[in-house]
This record gives sequence, C-alpha cells and structure tokens, in this order.
Amino acid sequence: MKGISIKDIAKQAGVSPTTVSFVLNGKGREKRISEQVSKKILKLAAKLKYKPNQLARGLRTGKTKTIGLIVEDIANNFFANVAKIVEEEADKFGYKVLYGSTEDNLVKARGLLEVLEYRQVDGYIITPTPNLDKEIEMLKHARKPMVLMDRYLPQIPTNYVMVNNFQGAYDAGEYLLKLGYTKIALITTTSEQIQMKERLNGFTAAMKAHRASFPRKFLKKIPFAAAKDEAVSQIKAFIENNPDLDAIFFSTNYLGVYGIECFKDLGIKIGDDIAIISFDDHDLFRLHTPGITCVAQPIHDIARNLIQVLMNELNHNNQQINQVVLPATLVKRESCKKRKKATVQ
Amino acid sequence: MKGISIKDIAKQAGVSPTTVSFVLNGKGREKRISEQVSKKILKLAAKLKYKPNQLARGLRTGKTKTIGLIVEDIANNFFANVAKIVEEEADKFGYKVLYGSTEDNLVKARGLLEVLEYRQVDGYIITPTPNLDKEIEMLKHARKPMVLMDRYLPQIPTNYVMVNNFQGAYDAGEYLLKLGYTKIALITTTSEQIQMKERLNGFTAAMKAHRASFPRKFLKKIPFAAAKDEAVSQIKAFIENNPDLDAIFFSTNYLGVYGIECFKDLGIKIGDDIAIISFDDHDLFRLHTPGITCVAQPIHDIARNLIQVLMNELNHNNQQINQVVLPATLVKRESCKKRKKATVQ
DNA sequence: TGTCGATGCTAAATCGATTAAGCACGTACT
DNA sequence: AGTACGTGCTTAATCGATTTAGCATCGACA
Repeated sequence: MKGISIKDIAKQAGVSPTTVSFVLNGKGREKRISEQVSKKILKLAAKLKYKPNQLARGLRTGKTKTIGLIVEDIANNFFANVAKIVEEEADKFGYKVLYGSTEDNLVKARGLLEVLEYRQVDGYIITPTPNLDKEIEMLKHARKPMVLMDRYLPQIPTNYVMVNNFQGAYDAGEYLLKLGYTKIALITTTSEQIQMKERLNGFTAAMKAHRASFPRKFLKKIPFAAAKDEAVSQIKAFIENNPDLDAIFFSTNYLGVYGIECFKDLGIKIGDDIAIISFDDHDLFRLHTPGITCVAQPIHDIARNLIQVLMNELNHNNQQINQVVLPATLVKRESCKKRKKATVQ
Repeated sequence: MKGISIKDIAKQAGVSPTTVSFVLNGKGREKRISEQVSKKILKLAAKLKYKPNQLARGLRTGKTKTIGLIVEDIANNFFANVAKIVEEEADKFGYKVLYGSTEDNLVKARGLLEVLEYRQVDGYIITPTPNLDKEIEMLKHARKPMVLMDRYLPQIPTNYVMVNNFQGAYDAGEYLLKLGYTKIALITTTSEQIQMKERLNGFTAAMKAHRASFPRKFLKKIPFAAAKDEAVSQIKAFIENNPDLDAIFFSTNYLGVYGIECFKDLGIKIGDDIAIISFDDHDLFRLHTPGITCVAQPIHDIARNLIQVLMNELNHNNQQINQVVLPATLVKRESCKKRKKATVQ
C-alpha cells in the first residue's frame, strides 16, 4: 500500500539514504559518488518504481511546484480556455495547477487565497475580484510570485497579463462607425473594474475621434450582480425603449450571449435590423447565423505570457515588474453589414 | 517571510507544541486541556494568523485533502461545467482539486496519473482514455479511492458516474421517428469507448423498436483523431453524398457543433431542410437560430454524485461499488419539427 | 613518520505537523 | 498510609525527503 521511499532503496543498495538522494537528484558527480554505486541506485529506483514524495520534498525545500490559478468562472469559455493552456504550459516547467472560481465574489476569493496559502503554492495567477486590494498587497509584500490576469488593480503596481481592452473597444466602435451606423449603444456592466472601464473608455474615445454622438441614454449598465433572467429582461427593456438604435456593442461575452437571446425572443433580426459586436469570441458567435462580429482575446498568448511571467518570478525572484498588454483582434462576421450611407470614411 | 508554525504559538503560550496541536484540532476536551490554556492558544493562533502547513500535516497523516480530476478537455463545455461543480462540492468537504486534460490520449493520461501519485492525492476522478485499463486496474488494486466519469471500462468493475447514454440516444431516435422523419443518419466517432457504443446502440434500438430502416450508409463514423478541419470536410461530404437524408443525430457535442458549421457553409437550413439533434447541451445550441434539439446531460447531478461517491470511499473505505447512471433529458427546440405524415404514432 | 588532500560515503538535523506513551500532581477511597 | 484514578500537560518518534558537516581511507610527498 505504502510507496517506495528513499530508505527502501538505500537498504537494498546497501548505502545510506543520503547517497540515494544525491544520486537521484543528479548530484552524483558533484558529490563524488562512484559510478558503480550511482548505477546500482538508478537501477533499483527504476525497478522499484520509486516516486519521490512531493510532500516530504516540499516540506524540506519549501517548494511545492504548484501554482494557484484563481479565475472568475472556470465554466466560462474564456477562462476555461486560458486554464487549459495554463495547465499545459505549467506542466512544461514541472508545475501543477490548483484552480478555483471566485464568481467575482470577494469572500470566495479570500477563501481561495487562504486555502492556496495553506497548501504552500509557489505562485499565484489571479483574476482579482473587486476590493481584493488588501490581499494582493499582502501577497506582494510577502514577495510571493504572482501575476494578475484579465484585469489589474490600478493602485497596486504588479505583474499582469491582459488584452488591450481600450484598443479592442475602440476598434469595435470605429468599425461600426465606418460601416455607417450612427445610433450605437454600449451595453456593459456596473462593475467598476478596470477592464470594464477601459472598454467603456475605448468605445467612447472612438465615438469622440469620429465626432459621433454618444448620448447618455445609449449607455446601458447592467448590474453586475444581476442573475441571468434579470439581466436579460433589462436588456430587452433597453432595446424596446430605444427602437431607433442601429447597433449595439456588448462589453463582455456573457452580455453578448444574453443579447442574442433577447433579439431572438423579440424577433429582431441581427445583421438586418440591428448590428452587434461583442467583446470576447465564442463558438456561439462563430456559428450563430448570422455570425457575430467580436473582439477576440489572444487566449494562447495570454496563457503563455502568464506562465512566462510567473516562471520568471519563481526562478529569478527579480523585482522587475512585468506588465503585458496584448492586442485584441476584431473578428468580422455577418452581424455587422455596410450601410448605404457611410458617415465616416 | 516564513509562516507561523505551531512551535511559535507554543513558545508564546508557554506550552508544548503537542498541546497547541490538540487544541487547534478541536481535541482540547478529549485530551483534557484546560479552558484557560485552550483559550490562550486559540487567541494566539488568531492573532498570529496561524495557517497550518498542509504539507507537514499531509506528510504525517498521509492525507493531502486533494483530489485529482482528469478530464478529456477542460476547455470543453461539458467538462468545464463539471469541473466547476466538482470544485465547489469538493470544497465543502475541505478538498482541493488538481486537474488535467488528456485530450483522450493514453500517454498524457499516464503522465497525469503519475504526477498525481507523486503529489499524493487522496482520490481520483478519472475520464479514462482508451487503453487506460492497466493503470486503472493498478489504482483499484492499490485500493485508491477512485471514480470514473463520462465512461467506464467494461472489463473492470469500478465506481462510475455517467449519463444514461443508451436511453438518451434512444429517446433522440424515437423522437425523430415520432415527428415523422424516415431517413435518419447517425454521425458518431470511430472511438470504441463505451459511451459512444451505447449511444450507437440506443439509437439503433430505437430504430428497431419502431421498425424503421437504418441502412449502413446512414451511419457515418468520423475518425476520432481527425483534426477539426478534416472532420468538418468529412461531414460535409457525407451530407452531400446523401441528399435524401431528412434528419441527423450527432452523437457528441463537438460533432454537433461541426455539423452546424457544415450546414451553414452548405447553405442548408436546419429545421426546414433537415432536422438535427445533438448529444450534450451547449449555449450554442440554445441560442442558435433555430435552437438545436439536444440530449442534455445532468451536469450538476453528475458532479455532485462524483464527489459523493468519492467521499464515501475516502471516509469509509468500503469496497462496495457505486455505479451511478443518471437520466438524460431530451431538450426540444426548433431544429426538429413535426412532419406532415408521421410514420409512427 | 607525519601531514595533506582527494575520494567516497554517512550521520544527523531539519522542514511542521500528528500522536502514542507517559509523567507529575492532586484527590478520593479503603 | 497506601492505592487508584483523574487531570493536565509533555516527550519523543514519526512521516520522507534534503542538506550541512564531517568521518574514514588511501596515496603522495616531504
């Protein structure tokens, strides 16, 4: 039942556990263990299928080779995809991943951080919830390797990897204008988090840059905490109260999904009756008829950079801060068509 | 930098580490530690923000309170959703989850199992890849708490939690027949895994039960290893070569997604020109226009049962085998309409 | 003959918790 | 007075690996 330990090998080889440890850690030469003894130990280890107990090793070395991944929702398309690549990339460096979803809830995030600390993870990849500042500050102060994703905390300089939210939203806004749309709404959340602010800013900037009007009433904020049904009915009401709209930009994937649901229920034809763009890509957007134009995040790059930045911290413990901002890509599909009269060239 | 240990508390409280351990483990009464001392220790622990080192605890007790979750693909809708609930449920029992994706690849699965063993996970939730029999057998032999999901290995009696694939596929087939479709194809994979076989069997059984014809040429198997583009083009070719088809049942979610893509490319109208049903539900299916009828798996129930079965093993180490088969639900949407002449009542 | 250095290995402490065994003291009971 | 028992705590071993310090042995060399 119990596993083979270094002691078992030592006994069978007629040497001390120390020697076994040296050899199995590749320090045979350095520690001047003879070739014969080394070979014997290596053979025995293979024969007995020795598996080093990572708990014992971790206890002694202080390194668990584990990283904690805190996402908003592992069942969400975007986070699930990032999680997958993160796991693959971490594996290349010999690290395993413990994950958890916060639902963007501060209490859950605190709980996760606490558990990860208990478990002595070596580093953290964190999607911060609102008001997580204190906890992040503490991790930073404790010099724990850490990198934020999807958003950052403006008050605290830390490593992060994100998409360029401003540019993505700007491109979306500009694209709609160039196609000739003039009455464009932005549907976003009430969340005060930086990524949402930047999407709002990017969109507004595009409107300004092209001297397009963006009246207050064309900005709809859905309470972040709203359950799905509530959100859908608010979006429906907004659409019905603004029949003159010709385009809508949804600032995040689930709002886009809700939006599609609303149009479906209301019998409004996307692409013909109204143009839409959503932040984030999704199978649903690609395969929907009509296809939904979107601002896609570079998921592979995000995940790879997350691990790269974290490994940098883990290995060199340098205090240089890495802030990676990756470009968003506007993926054009049929939900936005060229209007007859373009107002902007 | 270093954390507070039981020794630090002991020193400050002027007692031995043993006493501290007893109190913090709630064994104060049982071990006859006085109220005063208990209180003092509890206060100190709170004040110093003591976090027990799970490595040390695990090393001593042999329990890591960690479970390994091996899925086919964490980025896949179905697995991501299960993973989320698994994490939540495990958390209720104080367990954390280490995950990994196999891509249904034997070598990757072996690697994951090895790493999980190194890390001394207490139990396993496994989506077995083909030919993983030997490894599962070994885990079983070592009496490791384990439960399989999504599929099982017919040769090895183990715990598992699955949807009723036969019934799900049967219901789908029968439903199409009752709607009046007569030329129904099944698109599945070449995978020989049990869940796929049972879906095929269920579908065929429905055809037989209603004396409907199901010619060989209406069964299309897409090589499991096929990349997405290859799979899509094979499905396209199949559809074009069988213009007389009036309905198709896709045996798994990604095939259904590919199918939708094909129909979109080919300009065939789902619901009007052809009826389709897919196994597994998906946002995409719900929000597609027309909505895609599907055989939904009870994701919450699956995840809850997985944890329940595993906790049972972990706590009682009983050798009773738990095999849970949960009902699939046919979710009716617009991709299947009633034909004028029904051939079956 | 004595010292020095290299060679090849080992003893023992350590990481932080758990836990079996037991010690010292006080009280009660015969 | 002596025994027994209950109370309240401690000592020390243990889990399995890593790592520092150092012990023999041998040959070379003065």
